[in-house]
Amino acid sequence: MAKKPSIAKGTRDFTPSEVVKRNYIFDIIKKNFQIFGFQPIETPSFENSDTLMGKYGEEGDRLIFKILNSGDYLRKVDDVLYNSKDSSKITSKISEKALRYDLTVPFARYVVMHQNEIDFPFKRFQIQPVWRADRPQKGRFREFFQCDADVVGSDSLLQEVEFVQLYDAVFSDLKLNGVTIKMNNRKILAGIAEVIGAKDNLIDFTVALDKLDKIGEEGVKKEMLEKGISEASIEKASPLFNLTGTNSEQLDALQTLLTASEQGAKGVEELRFIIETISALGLQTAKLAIDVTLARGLNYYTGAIFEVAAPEGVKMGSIGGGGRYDDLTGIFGLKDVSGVGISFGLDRIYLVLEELDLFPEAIDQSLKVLFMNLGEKEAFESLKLITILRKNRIKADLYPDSAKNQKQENKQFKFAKNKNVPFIVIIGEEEFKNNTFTVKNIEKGSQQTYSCDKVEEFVKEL
RNA sequence: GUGGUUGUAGCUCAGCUGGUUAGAGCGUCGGUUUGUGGUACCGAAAGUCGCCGGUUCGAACCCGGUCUUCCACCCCA
Repeated sequence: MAKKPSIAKGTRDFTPSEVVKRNYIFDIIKKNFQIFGFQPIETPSFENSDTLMGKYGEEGDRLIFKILNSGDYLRKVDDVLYNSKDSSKITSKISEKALRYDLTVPFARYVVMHQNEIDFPFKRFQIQPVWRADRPQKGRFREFFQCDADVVGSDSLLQEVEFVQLYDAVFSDLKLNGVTIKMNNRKILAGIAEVIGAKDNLIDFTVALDKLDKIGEEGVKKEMLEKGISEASIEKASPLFNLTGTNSEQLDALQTLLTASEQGAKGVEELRFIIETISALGLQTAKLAIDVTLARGLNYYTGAIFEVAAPEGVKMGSIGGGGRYDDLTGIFGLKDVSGVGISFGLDRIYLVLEELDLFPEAIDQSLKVLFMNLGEKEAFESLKLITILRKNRIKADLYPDSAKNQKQENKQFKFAKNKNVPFIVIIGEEEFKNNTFTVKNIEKGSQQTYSCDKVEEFVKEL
């Protein structure tokens, strides 16, 4: 035998049952994207490296899968560079393409390249795999799907409102009740940093703050100190650590804290508008909550920040996220196009639905009716009925091999059972003679015989 | 990228401080019951003990490397 095959770290095969369940999620997300007026686009799996590199920070660059140049790529590397062992410099010589890391940056590239054919504001959705050279963990893979919806070309905060509604609509359709849509605003974070005198440490400040629920107040303070934020600054920021109460109470507290910062005040105002509008419109099942500690790593966000947390009690990282980015297309030379978007983490949503047992019961039922095959002439009769059932859009099939004995007959029953087929149709000698067929309802264990002329009576039962 | 963890029949796992032919349950296959499965009985097949190397008279068990799994960092969907 050949060596046992294996698949690459962080990748998966999907079984028929898994694919069906994944498609169930995809379909609900896609349907809602369309209902909200988003249009689909697709972009290539790999991009030119310089489209991606430097867009996700230092950490991001490390996690981008690079594609080796074709041909004798080492010839372009001179001896000095080769001997320098400088990986990043050599990489840029031997690799000019990279696998897409997310869908947002390729979308920004798309917008810039197609700016003359796009009617703004442009609402697009995109459901495609992305790749990250991350170390896998539960719910973290090296290949996974993102389901993104973005709007570019509109500064209106109504877009943010709409995304909250979109999240609510999708998770409600998925019967995943109790998710929390957490919101924050980059301007608030910047305002806080400004007010406490840590303007130059904005990133460090937010990254540390983001860990509050994980490492606690003391841990956050310690990390901020290590990053060079002064004790006085941290002291000034301490009201943040205990920000509680309703959304509007938190907004009021923030407003007070940020009176001295024009930018911060703007952020509070924006967030207030979104919260109040949603509050007036109402949500189906999701909760909307302010979380000032929400920062998210992507440093291109400039306004609203979204993150969706799974219902309480489910141990899972965020199942969606997004935000507003004013300058994204600026990187590619198109100024003044504001964008805002959200993403659904399909693979994680799958794990959550599986854990909470929320997939529809009969979702992986590949067949509704299986016809036993008890002989050639009986099988031919079966095929006639199967044709009718299939025309009625009923998943029906015939067991292909005729049972020659009891054992083989049992095998057919077992086959049906393993496939979760709810109805078995038996046409044996008796039925063949009488021009009838017998239906066995597996769940109930009951049986009923129909005349072959009255298939519609059986169809009605399904 | 850092630290730890895991890897034994198709699946879930046993295998004590290294010692003769590596075990169980489930599943699979075969047999008994001669138009009905999921329950019962009998039997069988199936593993280079992740991979490579080392220590040893002898290694699934010890050591090193490597891959994989999961976890904590980092970061993130």
